[in-house]
Amino acid sequence: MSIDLRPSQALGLWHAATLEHLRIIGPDLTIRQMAILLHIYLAPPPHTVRGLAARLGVTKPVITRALDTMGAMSLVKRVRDDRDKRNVIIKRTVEGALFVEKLGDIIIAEGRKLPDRDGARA
Amino acid sequence: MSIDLRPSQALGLWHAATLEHLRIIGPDLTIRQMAILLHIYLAPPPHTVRGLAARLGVTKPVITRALDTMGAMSLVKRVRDDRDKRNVIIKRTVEGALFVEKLGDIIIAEGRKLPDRDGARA
DNA sequence: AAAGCTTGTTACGGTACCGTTTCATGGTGA
DNA sequence: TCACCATGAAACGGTACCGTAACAAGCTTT
Repeated sequence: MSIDLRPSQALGLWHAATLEHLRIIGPDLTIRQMAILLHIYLAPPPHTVRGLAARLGVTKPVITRALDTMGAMSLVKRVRDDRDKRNVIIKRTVEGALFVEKLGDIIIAEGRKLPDRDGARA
Repeated sequence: MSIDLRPSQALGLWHAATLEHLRIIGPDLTIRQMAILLHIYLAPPPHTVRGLAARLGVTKPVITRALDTMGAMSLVKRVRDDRDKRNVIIKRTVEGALFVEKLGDIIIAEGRKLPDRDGARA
């Protein structure tokens, strides 16, 4: 199930997908925000501020601010945990799911487009 | 030569590689800077400010600032074009080549590690 | 050589991120 | 009940990005 990439393929894929990401989505998300968003949508819930901070190796305010920003974009939403009201559960949204799906489409499309030539020579 | 990814693979790879990128490299590069850096190292030279701006669909000051930042990190360097002294040719550096190579290693490693289970349910 | 175009840089005001610290709120254990 | 701990948010000063506009320096054209 794992995929085996050659260096030129790996970097070519990253390069192309990053360009497409910028073209379609814009520069509005930082790498950290991307990581947080992907984690919320790909790792099994529930997600909390503390849990995300620990998993990503950042401080809690980083998560709080990222949730502020991405919440304003409707990519995620916050819900208080009723069982422990100190907790905030981060929920997925329809917009966020579409966003992540679009990102996946970009990667898949760029993977298919990978050229035959070896474009990576550093 | 192209690679065919399923959605869960594409997003899983992106997710894992983004996390590793943050863990190893840190949050010091924006998505735009990543795109610029990869373009410099993967697309055939010569690279100019204007050319990069056109290719990436951004304004020239964005490129100038990115070159300032990445130059301070020794990831790229600027050289005046002797034939047309208005031009600046962006050159690769040893540090930058190592950086890009490390990024490739991360992607390859995460591709190999992709799990059997379908981790993507949005 | 003087006007005009091209190239890359700098300046400006605004916005958003960063890490650290402080805080309000809610649960927990003696 | 009353310290005490845990959680997430807000405040603070600093830094770096953003887009637009203005700019200096170098070709080019007549």
